[in-house]
Order: sequence, then structure tokens, then C-alpha cells
Amino acid sequence: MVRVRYAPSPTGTLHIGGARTALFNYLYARHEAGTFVLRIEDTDQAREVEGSADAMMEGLRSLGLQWDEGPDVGGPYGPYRQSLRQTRYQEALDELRARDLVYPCFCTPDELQTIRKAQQHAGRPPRYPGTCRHLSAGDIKTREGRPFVLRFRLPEQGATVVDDLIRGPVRFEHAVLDDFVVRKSDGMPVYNFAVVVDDHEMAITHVIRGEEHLSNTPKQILLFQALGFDLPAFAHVPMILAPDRSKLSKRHGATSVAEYRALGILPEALVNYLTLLGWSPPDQEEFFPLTHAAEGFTLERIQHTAAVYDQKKLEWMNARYLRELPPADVAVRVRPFLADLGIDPDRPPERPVVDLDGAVELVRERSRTLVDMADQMAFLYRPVTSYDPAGVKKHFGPGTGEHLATLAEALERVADFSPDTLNALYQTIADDLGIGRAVLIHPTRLALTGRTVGPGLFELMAALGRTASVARLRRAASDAEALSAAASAP
RNA sequence: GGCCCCAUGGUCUAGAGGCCUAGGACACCACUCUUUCAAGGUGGUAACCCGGGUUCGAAUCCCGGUGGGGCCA
Repeated sequence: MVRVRYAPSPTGTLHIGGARTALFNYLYARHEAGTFVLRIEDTDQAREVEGSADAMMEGLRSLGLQWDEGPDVGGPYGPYRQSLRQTRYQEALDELRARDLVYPCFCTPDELQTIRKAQQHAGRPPRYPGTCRHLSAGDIKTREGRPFVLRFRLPEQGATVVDDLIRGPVRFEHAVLDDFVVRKSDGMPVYNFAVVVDDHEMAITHVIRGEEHLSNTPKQILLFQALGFDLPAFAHVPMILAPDRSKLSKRHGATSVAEYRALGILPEALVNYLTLLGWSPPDQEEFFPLTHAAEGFTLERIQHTAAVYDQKKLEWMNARYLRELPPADVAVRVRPFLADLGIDPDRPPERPVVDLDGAVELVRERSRTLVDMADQMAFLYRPVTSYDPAGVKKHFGPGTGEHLATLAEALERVADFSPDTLNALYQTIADDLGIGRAVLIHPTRLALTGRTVGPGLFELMAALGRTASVARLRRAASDAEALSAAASAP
């Protein structure tokens, strides 16, 4: 039975790197019909951010990465927060101490710092010199009362090999490791120690995590062995880098799941995109739901190289979801973005004839994000207050007022306000006036939406409805000449 | 600095010795469709980091270099 875990520290928001690690764990669990565990690593109280754990859980859930066991849903291997596991760490530490596998070290940070500097000057790797490694019981007694850390007694000879499922065997000579600290002077276990106990207690079979943990793995393996625990399998997935190939940070724009949501990226799109970052499906299709990814998900297909994330491709992916999800589905998600614009589609200043689903269908083809979509459909719900200046310059001129007035009148009378009829009507009027349709169409769009780009004019008019269309045309008819004159004035 | 990982177009990647004249996707460019902008369709520019081996044959295996990343402080 496969058991995997995602174990974030609650020190901030859910980052896309973390989300991708969680995603790979989730996919592997689903593929193997195993269990996906969420564990909160809140040992480092100093760095903990209030509310972060909840925000992370919320973020994971929004992506559809529901865990089978975790701090909120419980499970047979709890507790699922490190802070609640302190006594177990203590026991494990006591056991190691009883077996002399760890020893107290009374060296002060200052002393170590000095030694480290000297080593660096000599061009040697900074290593703990083993000052306290061979302290006798008597030595220890005389130091009683002084603060100390617990260090792991590293086997001097040999090497530890990490059998990474993605990279193959990775060898670390003990000569380059040192007697690392397992318990700090304040009595708290160090990360590498806690994680070993946790993974064992939760019966984790596969540790799938970021590549940055690979270097810590030999220490953890040594601890697994010292404690007599079975070793889980390890798989280190490549990192996600910013476009400049540096570590992703705030200065690179949106990096957290919450920020992407605020940008109007659908969770489906983000997850689908993230799946493709470092993993490739066995077939060449790149657009697929989570369930499909889980079917084909194997660790062998994970890339060894760090991936640079690409906002453009994410947006392309998002646009596809916007286009292919059921309109009603998209409609509920665009509401908050309309609200940001001050629009409540249920109680708008102006009410179009289409419902919100219809509005979605009208603009989805040319929307890349929900922000974009809300912006494009806004004209349906509020009067036009300004016209695009470039559009005025180009499409409003002498005669426009008259044209628009003529159109308004015709629209008032046309029997059927459907795209086809409107299309035919425009053709007829253009023919009567002896001008091209475009001469009518562009000013109309500007009059109705204030913009020069947007959905097909006749679809747009039908969606807006007769009343609003005529009113906006009339208003523009009276404004067009003045606007045009103003635009061409020096 | 030491150790570890990695290396296919600008980006994500396919490729597990001959199927490669290196495939797909995003982006970009052109054309097309068209009332605009998109979407769609068609076509195009663009990559195996370098140097040595191994082999009849290497993007694929080995070694070295270079470059990028990570960990330890």
C-alpha cells in the first residue's frame, strides 16, 4: 500500500512549487490507489505565520488536491502536526542517546563560528571538528548545566547511497558529512530528525519532494537506520524556476496559488499547467483533467531538469478552460471579478437581454483570464461613459451622427432582434446609403461598447437587446460630431 | 568554498544506440477566415552546451570541461 505525503511548513502562502510537489504526490497516490497524507511541519514556531496552515489547506483544496489523511480530516496515523508530536521525538532521541548514537555537544555558537572561519581560510570544507565527540561521562558531568545540543555520531567510514526513484543512486561519502545536530539547545528536534520520525510514524512508503531536499537525504537515511526504521523510497522532483532561472520569488510576479486566483486563472488550468511542468504525459495531449493525469502518472516520466515557468503558456491553458468549461460553470467564477468592477449581474444599472451564461458565451472566445472576461462583458451591464479615443478618431467623423441616427431608427422598428436579421438589416442600410457595411459597423460598435474590439457586432447587439442598443446609438449620434471634432482638433 | 543534481529551439517537453532530414505544445512571424479583436485553419523561423572517447553507427553510453541549480553554512 503506497502512502505519500505533502509536508509544508506554515510559513507563508501556498507557492506554485509547493503546489506542484503536492500535485505530484497526489497524482502518484491516485495512480497507485494509495493514500495521500497532509502533514503540517510547524516545528519552527519562530518562522510560523499565523493562518498560513489554513491558507495552504484552502489552496490545495481549491486545486482539487484533497488529501486522505491530515490535520483537519484526521486518520489513523495522527497527529498530523509536528507540534503535537513532541513527546515522540523525545522518546526517539532518548533511545538514540541510550545507545550512544547521539552525544551532547557543549561547543558554543561562537566557538564553532571561529573554527568554521579558520577552516574556510584554510580552504577546507566547514565541518564540525568533533570536539565533544569523545567526551567521557565524567567530562559530561563537569559540564552539567551548560547548554548543549545533541549531535549524531556519524559513522566515519563509508558512504550513504540515496536510491532516488527519479535519478538513480546518489552517493554521499561520510567523509564530507559531519556530526550534524539532531536536537537544538532549546530541546527542539531539528528538521531532519523530526521528518524521519514523522515519516516512519505515518508509515510513509514514498517520499516525493523537491530537489532541494536531496542533500539532506543521507542524514535522514542515517537516522532511519539508527532508529531501526524501514527506509521509504525517495523521489526528488526538479524545482520550478523563474524566467531568469533564479529561484522563484515575489519579485517575479505571481508565485502563489492565491495570486493566480486573483489574476483570474482557473484552478483547473493552473493544475493542468503545473502537471506539465516537469512531467509529460505518455500521449502527446497536453490538455486534460486531473483524473486523466493520474491514470498515466509514473515517476519515470518526471523530468530531471528544473523547469522555468511560463506565464504565457499558463494563460493559453486558462483560455482553453475558459472556452471549454460549461458556461454556467464559468459564470459563477466570473462573478467576483465583475464585483471588483462594481457590477452585480443580478442588479445591474443596465440589464442586457442575455443572462450571465449568455454573456460568458459571448466573450469567452477572446478571454484569457477571468479578469479579462469580466472586463469584456462589463459593457453589457453599465452604460458607456467614454469612447476609445483611437476609435473616435478612426470611426467617428462627418456623417457618423446621421448614420447612427438612421440605424437607431431602423433598429427600433426591426421585427426580430436576432444576429441574422441585424446582419441583413445593416447590409440593406449600407446598400441604400451606397457605403460599405464597415462604415456602419465600426461606429456602431464604438457607440454600443465604447471600444473598437470585441465580440461579433450582431451577436453583441442581440445580447445587449433592443432598448439599450437604441439608446446608446442615439446618445452616440448626438455626441459623434463633437467628439470627432475634438479628436481632430490640434 | 566543499558536496550533490542537471544540461534537446526563447519556454515546457518527446526521445531510453540505427525508426531523427530531431517530434509535439506555448510564444513569435506569415497567410487564411473575417465587421474589429480573438478563436480556428495552413505554413514558417528556431534546439541536441563544448571536447574527447566507446561503437559499423550516438541527442541517446563513458570521461573531462563549461554552464545552470540545490544543500551546508
